[in-house]
Amino acid sequence: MSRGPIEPGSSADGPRPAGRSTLRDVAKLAGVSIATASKALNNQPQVRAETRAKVIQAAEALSFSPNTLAQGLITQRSGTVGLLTSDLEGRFSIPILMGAEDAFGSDQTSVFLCDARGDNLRERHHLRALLSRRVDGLIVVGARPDARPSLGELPVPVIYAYSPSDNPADLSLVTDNVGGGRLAVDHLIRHGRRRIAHITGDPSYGAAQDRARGALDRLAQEGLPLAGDQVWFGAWSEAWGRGATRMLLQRDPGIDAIFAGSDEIARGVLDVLHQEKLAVPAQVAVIGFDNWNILAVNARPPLTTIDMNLEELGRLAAQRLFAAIDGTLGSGIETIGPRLITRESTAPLD
Amino acid sequence: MSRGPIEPGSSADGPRPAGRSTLRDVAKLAGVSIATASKALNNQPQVRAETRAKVIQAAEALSFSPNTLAQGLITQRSGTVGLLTSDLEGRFSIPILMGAEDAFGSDQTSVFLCDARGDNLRERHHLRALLSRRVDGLIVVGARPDARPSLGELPVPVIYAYSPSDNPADLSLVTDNVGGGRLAVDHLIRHGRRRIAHITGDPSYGAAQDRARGALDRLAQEGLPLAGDQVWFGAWSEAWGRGATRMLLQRDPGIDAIFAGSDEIARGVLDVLHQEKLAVPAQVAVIGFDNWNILAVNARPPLTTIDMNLEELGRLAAQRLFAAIDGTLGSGIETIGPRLITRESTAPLD
DNA sequence: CGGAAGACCGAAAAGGTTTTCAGGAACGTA
DNA sequence: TACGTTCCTGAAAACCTTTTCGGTCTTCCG
Repeated sequence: MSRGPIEPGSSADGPRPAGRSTLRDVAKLAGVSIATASKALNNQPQVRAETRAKVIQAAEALSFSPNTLAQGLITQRSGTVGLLTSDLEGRFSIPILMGAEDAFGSDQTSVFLCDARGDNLRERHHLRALLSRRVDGLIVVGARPDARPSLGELPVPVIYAYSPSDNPADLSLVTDNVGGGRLAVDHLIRHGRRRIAHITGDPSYGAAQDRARGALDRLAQEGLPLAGDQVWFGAWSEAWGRGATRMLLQRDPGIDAIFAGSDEIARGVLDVLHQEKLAVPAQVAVIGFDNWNILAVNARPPLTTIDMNLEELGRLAAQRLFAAIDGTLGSGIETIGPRLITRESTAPLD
Repeated sequence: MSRGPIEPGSSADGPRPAGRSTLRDVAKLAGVSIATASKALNNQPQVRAETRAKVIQAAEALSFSPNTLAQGLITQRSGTVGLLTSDLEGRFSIPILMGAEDAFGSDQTSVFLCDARGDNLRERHHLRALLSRRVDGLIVVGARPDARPSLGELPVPVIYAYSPSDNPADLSLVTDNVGGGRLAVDHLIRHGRRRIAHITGDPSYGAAQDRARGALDRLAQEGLPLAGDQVWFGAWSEAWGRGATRMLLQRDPGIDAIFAGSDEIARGVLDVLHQEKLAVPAQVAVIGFDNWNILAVNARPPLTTIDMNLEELGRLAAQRLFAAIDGTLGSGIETIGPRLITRESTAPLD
């Protein structure tokens, strides 16, 4: 590893590792001024084609790459954004992050990733650091889909993704859980199911409430009752999926479909249905929520599920942020529509 | 959102959003020179306590935060590192990332996250961008635990994590898969199991080979044969876990333990064992690999498994990088020991 | 041939900070 | 009083790039 100071003048030591020559070196090698070198490399018009070629050649010979820090200092734009998440290990931040990374072409914008781990203090800390780094904008991804405290007035635009800000003056992008619930039940109804039950997670989650609401909406629209007499709220775990399914079957053995509030729960549901020798999807259809691949694809049978389009959400957040950086930022809550992923756990009844 | 140019001079407009006042403003308000202000805020000794207090107070009044870009320009150190991963959605990058984030206190160092998605071109691209941003170092996380091409000579230190570099002159940090295999079998043996089989994933993965080797080692040491007559290589999926278990039970119905090469496979194994009414762990113990929480904890029964200590690996990578930034970098391959996570799927035989 | 227009190029300022070095004030000593 | 110390403070250079603006050179027209 050749590190340490390298004399910029000594150009006779062969191809050196990229990244440490300056514009001055390039200019000197090309026999022009620094100003001209800059203009040549940035496709400014006031430079002769021949001169430009000389400069470009010199830049390549030195494998010059401009110092983004210095550029940022002048242009007052760092070309970076901060992504402040609260649960990195959670499966929600990651797709959003990927979408965002995707939307900022890597040429223009790089992403600082910061995980606050749900600690408020750590969040303030990260925020300070990011502002100090002069990020051009911020995307805040919460840990759960309920409102979170606003960061308040900042010198850069902020977009809240997944968890909306509690301040309606901020711009938040969230998934449409009501729509997702509706979509799930709609799918079951279209495939001939009539006795549909709903098992879901922690009732303190807005998402659980919303999905249930969407499901009930769609049932009501069709004039169908909810099978099992109630929404089975509990926990976001396979164990609860198993437990609830057992209780549900006791209460109402004749169900022909179960809408699970998450893929985890759906796995538990499937487990008990197998045990009870109820064929899926022939006798009972099962639909999950989240499209968490590892769970949904590996299920037996593979799980039909609702995908919240988190990547799309990330992409959109990036776009909105980009637009806001040199325009003005909107406000309010924008929702992203969910998407049905059809696999084998639901199928038309004969 | 109040954005756009804010006059730095106009200080009478109340508490303004943090982040846009400069050292000059602070100096002016405190009635000292820029140089003195800088020294006061950086705890340089050559400034009177009284003056320092004045400066600090002024800085707080303006909610001054130093421009890191400018600092980096001078100190030749940006306080950033790049984390170049190849599979963000993969479960391996994330814990490593968290460990790294953890080790760099957020005060000092921020992390640029870049996902190349297995595309070589995109990787070069990201690399250019990161060098242009003058990152102080680089951590490269591969997609699978086999050797990957070195990035070559770069002007900053590089650490390869998870996937070692193919150039022994680079420093690579990897998990000890042989040790993991040995640890798994050791655990089973200690708990009285004698007829131990091994079902694992894609044989083209070095990790699969290594884990198998570790397992066989430990068996040989004990003078035990491998139950099932062979290592069952296949795919890293539940489906293969199920299929292999069925074949295995046909070949050798008397096994009392199965070591699965991943938690995914282990889930498949458990599934079939239930179906065949073989009690876990009473009749057959099952141990997985990866400690992928969502799979291991939710399993029935919860899965004993091997944790590769990826967070620790990330932390260590960060430490090594940090040390390398102003020292010189080591080389070769360093391994991180795995850790046994005991849950209910293994238990002593009576 | 004189002059104007146009095409290129370079000097210099700016961006915000750190650091060096020289100067000034206060103080003690001869 | 004159001088040497010790402490503080401030001017200025440096980091690397972009951009403005003035200057030089060529070319073309009258």
